Amino acid sequence: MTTRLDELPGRRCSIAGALDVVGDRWALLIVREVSLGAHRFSEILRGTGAPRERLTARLNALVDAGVLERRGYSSNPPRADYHLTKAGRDLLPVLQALMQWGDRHVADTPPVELHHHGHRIAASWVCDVCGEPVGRGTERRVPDGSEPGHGPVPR
Amino acid sequence: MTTRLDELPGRRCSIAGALDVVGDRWALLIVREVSLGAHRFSEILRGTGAPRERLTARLNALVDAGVLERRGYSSNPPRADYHLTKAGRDLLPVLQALMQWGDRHVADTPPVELHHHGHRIAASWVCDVCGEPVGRGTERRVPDGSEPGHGPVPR
DNA sequence: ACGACTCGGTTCGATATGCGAACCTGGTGG
DNA sequence: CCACCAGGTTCGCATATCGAACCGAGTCGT
Repeated sequence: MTTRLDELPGRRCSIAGALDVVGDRWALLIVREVSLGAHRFSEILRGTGAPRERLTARLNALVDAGVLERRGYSSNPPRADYHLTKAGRDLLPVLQALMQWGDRHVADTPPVELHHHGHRIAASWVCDVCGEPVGRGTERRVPDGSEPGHGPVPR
Repeated sequence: MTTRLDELPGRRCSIAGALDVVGDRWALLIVREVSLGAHRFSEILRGTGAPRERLTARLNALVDAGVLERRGYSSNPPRADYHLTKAGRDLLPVLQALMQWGDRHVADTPPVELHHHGHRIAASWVCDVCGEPVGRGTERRVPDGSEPGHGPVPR
């Protein structure tokens, strides 16, 4: 990990925990690249534009965190490539969410369009229980009694 | 913005664009705090644990980026508070995705449970067109002809 | 009307992090 | 034998980030 967020003050939660692992500047770009099929160091290097030393550090950190798996595909010349683990694949919704937000709110082009069954994916976040879309303000925070000044989720 | 990601090499896309705005260490924690009802500087300060100077910088950047809106609620003593804009609210799915990932893959407790209609939200990412869950490997990247070594989405 | 306190910052010097460029190791192809 | 590639590591510099201290405007208690 680049930083000891867990030793910092501030509200701890799974969001902070997740950001501890992938909140760094390159981590999610690396995951993007790997998910797009760039498995070798040099491919990821090109795709992200990260400096080499940063990249090795982040790759190692992501392997340690269980997001990537390092597979040797040649023992000598010692060569390895990187693949998403289950945890890494579980990050794809995060990427998707970011991509959707970027599409909507920053002027930039998506790297690729994700399709399945012949149509472009237009995804939304839906509650498994009732099928209702999430993030539209129908949520309520269940009071946990701590931290003054926090009410229910606004808007 | 803290960094000029757009002047960097590497594949440009909406993910990179989004990370440009909220890829910083504090940005999403700030959005989390504001979405939980912390609107004043000192509340956000406590909730995130960010250093004061970082916090002012990030708040200004997020206001500039259109994620937060700064509202003066008292002209003298000049006091302001921060609220999510539409763009800011559109970030909630990103937070939700991160939270779900953190819940599953890092040992930490969620800050609050999000409920609606009396049950805990268990959300998944679903394609609007066909209703099929996204992120399970059924996606295909539509070839864009660039960047060697990139095939379809693996797994 | 005086001192203590709050809010929202800014300033400061020390440290951590990130950076590009050069170098290294181990192997291949000509 | 030489050039070249992949995958790093090392180096020195430049910037970002840090905590702590300070500040100015306003308010509250006495």
